[in-house]
Order: sequence, then C-alpha cells, then structure tokens
Amino acid sequence: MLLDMENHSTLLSLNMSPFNANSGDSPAQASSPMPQYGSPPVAYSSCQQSMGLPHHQPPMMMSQNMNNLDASYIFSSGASAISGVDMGASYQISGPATSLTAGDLPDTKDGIEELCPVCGDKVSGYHYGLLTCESCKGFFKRTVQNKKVYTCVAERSCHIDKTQRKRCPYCRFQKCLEVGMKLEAVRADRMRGGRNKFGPMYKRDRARKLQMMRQRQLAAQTLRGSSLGDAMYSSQPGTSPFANIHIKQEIQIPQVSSLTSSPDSSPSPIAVALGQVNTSNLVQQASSQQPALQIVGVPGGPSSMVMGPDNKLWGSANSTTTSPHSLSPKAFQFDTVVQGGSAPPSSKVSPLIRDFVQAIDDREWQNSLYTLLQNQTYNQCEVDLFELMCKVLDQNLFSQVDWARNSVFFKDLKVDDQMKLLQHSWSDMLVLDHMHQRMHNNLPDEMTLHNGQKFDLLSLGLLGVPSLADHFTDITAKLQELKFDVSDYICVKFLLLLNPDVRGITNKKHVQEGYEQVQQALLEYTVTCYPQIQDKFNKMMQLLPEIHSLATRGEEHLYHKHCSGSAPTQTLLMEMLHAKRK
DNA sequence: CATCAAGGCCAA
DNA sequence: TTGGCCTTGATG
Ligand SMILES: [Zn+2]
Ligand SMILES: [Zn+2]
Repeated sequence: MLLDMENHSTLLSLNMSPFNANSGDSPAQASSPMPQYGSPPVAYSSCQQSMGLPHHQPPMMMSQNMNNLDASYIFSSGASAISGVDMGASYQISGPATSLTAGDLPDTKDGIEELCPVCGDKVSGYHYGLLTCESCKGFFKRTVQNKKVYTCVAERSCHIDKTQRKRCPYCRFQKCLEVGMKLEAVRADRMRGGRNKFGPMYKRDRARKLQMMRQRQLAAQTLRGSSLGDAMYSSQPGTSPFANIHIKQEIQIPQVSSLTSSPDSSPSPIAVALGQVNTSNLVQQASSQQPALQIVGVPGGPSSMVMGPDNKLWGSANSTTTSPHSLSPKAFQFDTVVQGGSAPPSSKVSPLIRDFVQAIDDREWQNSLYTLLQNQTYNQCEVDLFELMCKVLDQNLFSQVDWARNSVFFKDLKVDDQMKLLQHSWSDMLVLDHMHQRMHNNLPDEMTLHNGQKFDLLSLGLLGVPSLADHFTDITAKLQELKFDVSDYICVKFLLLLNPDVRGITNKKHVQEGYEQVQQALLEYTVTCYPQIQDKFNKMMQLLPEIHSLATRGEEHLYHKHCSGSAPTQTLLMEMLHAKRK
C-alpha cells in the first residue's frame, strides 16, 4: 500500500530545465533557486510525517548541500528516513551486500561483474548514478517521479533479490538509495534524451573499470605462484581470501557526527564524544552508532573484493605506482612484524610503557580506515576525495578521543580538562599516528578504492595539505634515524596529549604528573634500549615542536578550506578546528 | 552519425 | 505495478 505525498504540497519543489535551455514550456515551474546545470532533479524535501507513530523517531537529516541541489527522500512508515543525496554533505550507507551465495566473486569471469547492486539481476547500463538492471531503473524512476511512499510490513530489512524484489517496494527503494542511486538524476521536467551531469562520471567510471580489469589480469598472471601472506589476515576463516574481515564494523563514527544534524540544541560533538552529555539518546548516538538508521552496513560481502586489483591491504597496494620500502611485498603487516622489528625485549621495559604498547591496536586502526574507505565507495562511481579524506580524519579523531578517554592519567581528568587537552593536541596526534602507521606498519602512500579511484593515504598524515609533504617526510626521516619505535611512538603520543602547558587546565598538577611519568619512562627506555643512539631522548623531544608546527599548519589549511566553502560541516573535525580558534 | 541514459509505453 | 522495449536528444 502506498501513500501519496501529494498532499504535502509544501514539500516538493521541482526544479526545472536541465541544460540551460529551457523551452519554457515546462509545467508550472517557477524558477530554480540556484543556477545549476545538470539535470533538473525532482527534488523533494519532506517533513517527518510522524503522525500516528508510536515511537520516537529522531528526525533526521535534511540534506543540506552546498552547491548541488539534492533531495532527501523520506519514507513515511514513520520509520527510517533516508536521504538520498549524493556525495555532498552526505554520507553513504554502505550496502548490505547480502544476497547471492557467499561464494561467488563478482569479478572473475572475463565478463565483467555487472550484477545489479539492488537485486542482482543483469545490468543494463548506468542508471541514476550507477550500473543497475532495467527493472530497478524503472522502479526507481517511477518511485521518484510519482513521489511514491511505501510502507514495509516487516522490519524494513527485507532482502531484495531478483525474485523477491517486487515483494517490498519500501525495502527495494531503500536499497536503491543505499547503493547510491541518485535522486537528482530523475528529471523534474521529464525531459527525454540528452545527457546529464553524470555523463562524464559514467565515462570515467567505465575507463577505470577497464583499466582495473586489465591490471587485474596482469597482476594475476604475475603474482601467481608466490603465496601471499594474506592468510594471516583473515583471522576468520573467511569464505574468500579477502573479505568479510570486519563484518561488525558497520557504519563509521564520522558519519554519525555528520548525522547529528541538529545545529541548535545539540551538544558539541566533542562533548558527546567525551561522554559528557548525559542525554541518554545522544550519548548512545555517539558511542553506539546509528540509532535511527537501522541500516547496518555489512561491508564484507562481494563488495570487498571488487576493490582494486591490489587490495592486499597495506603493502602491495601501490606496488606499481609508488614504492616506498619497495622490496618485500611480504613485509606487510603489523602485529606480527611490528613488535619483532624494533621493540626490544620487554623484560627491561617499564610496566608503564609495556601497558601502553599492549593497548595499541593498530589492526583496528587500519581496519576501520579500510572499512570506512570501503563503505564510502561501495558501488559509487566517483566520490569527492577531499570529502572522503575529511571523513577519514573525522573517524580518526573519534578513535583518538576514544583512546584518550580510556588512557591512564587522562581518564581521571574532568571533561573540561580533557577537552582542552584534546583540542590542543588532536592534530599533532593524528599526524603522529600516521607517521607511526607508515613507519611501523607499512601504510602505503595511496590506495585504490572500490571504484578505482586512488585515495591518497599520505595526505591524511598531512591533514590534506600536499605542501606539507616535505616537512612530513623530513620529520619521519629524522625519526627513522633515531630508530623511533613503537614504544617511543606511544610515549610521544602521551606527551603530546598530556601537555601541562595548555592554558586553563584546572587539574594541572595531575597532567603534569602524568607527563613527567611518561617522560621519565621514555627517558629510561631510550637509555636502556638504545644506548647506541646518542641522546635519542632529547632528539626526539626536539621533534615534538616540529610535529606541532606541521599539524598546526595543516589545521590552518583545513580551517580555511572549511570556511571558504566546501568541507563537510557538522563533524567532530570541524568542531575541533573551531574550538581552538575561539 | 553512433552512443546511451533518461523518459515513455503498454502487455502482463 | 512491473519490466522489457522503444523514443529522444546532448555529446563527441
Ligand atoms: Zn535490479
Ligand atoms: Zn520491507
């Protein structure tokens, strides 16, 4: 049963004419509010018609977009609201790639993958933003054009596949949006033919797909024979080599922050992140994620292998393009390697440092990065890389905060103090983290995303400012010379965090104590374990200001970029940027 | 002139 | 309502 939204006239506004030229015959359209090119999307925004619904439904998102009109489509059924939107200020909910038997790799076959991401039927071309089948194209068109509103009689999580797709239009449409079908591609004026703004994107996407295929074939031939170490990767005996490593990951935190779209009364993200706010639901929102959005992104699935020809995770990724520590595609990963490489026997290490090191979870760090990148590009033709970077940074920030508040010394502080310390050190720590990941875990310079786009991982450590690269590598080199190891790293991180000089700290004494204890431990550590490196401790300490200045410059750039226009708002990242400046 | 995505049509 | 097939028409 469907309801029609027609009644809510207020809500829908149609934009006209795609390409400049407007024959002027279009029905009842005023003028489009903003100058745009691209098609005249059927734009609706609708309010929550939460009338007779029993449950509290946190009203969600209005898609606010910068330059592109977009539409948000809200399901009635009193339930979930999903904003279609595109890569804008939005986020993508990664598609649950349920369906299909576990085993089949979409790629393989010389033929291309090409299964409709919605129902698994045969793809007939690009439709509304991505490759879909003919029926889903029609369904999406009808739904949007006629502003259909469906209701799910079940739990809004019906599985959609070729045979069952017509069973629940609500869930089908929901899935359409999840996988990235673009509302804006449906024309309000119903003009036929021609091309819209997605045209070029389709083209690039094709090109990338082809290239990826070629590369893949080459790689397959070349790399065959030498078994790769990725076995150790999937701790779970996954069905496929890559894959469902982190099925549990779900939607990433940064997205949550983006979702918190209540500018007014909502507490600052920082506060929320710190658990300061007691409003139960908000706290829950920050920590447990997606309260309203039931959609649980299950990244794993077939999707993860679609990723570039080289998704061995860190390590092989950029084999061709960049080659940092070249040789050894097997020098891969963490855990195993890391400790062994540099860290001396733990016997002589102070318990403090030992605990620090033990608490490090690099695998988690990389997994969440990996997962976020996957989710954000799942079935997407093309995403805004700067925006993606912001999301990653935002996520990093969240885990940074999370790490901090569970750390000794820091956790004993009052929230006010915690906020001050974090505001002062977050960027330093982000930069440091990236140095650490690169030095100790072979984090590559870049990575190929699902859709074939290259994502610049290095730039993350530069807070998105390419010009800082030299400084960054310079510092890294110096650290390398000092045989900067994981213990050093974690101590330095604490030193950055527990900065007693930050103004306005109420419990300065405690911070100071923590700082000094860590400093002391680090000093002993370096002297004991690296006697051969003269004055390692002091040399390291001298690098702290350098990291700080690097990070500060990065912050500046980000801040300006944010102020001057496009950079996602409503994120912890931006909150931090502003916090320090007022 | 060939493409090919967007809209239209209409039998099932 | 669906979904296969048809018509359009900007692009290159
Ligand atoms: Zn389909
Ligand atoms: Zn359903």
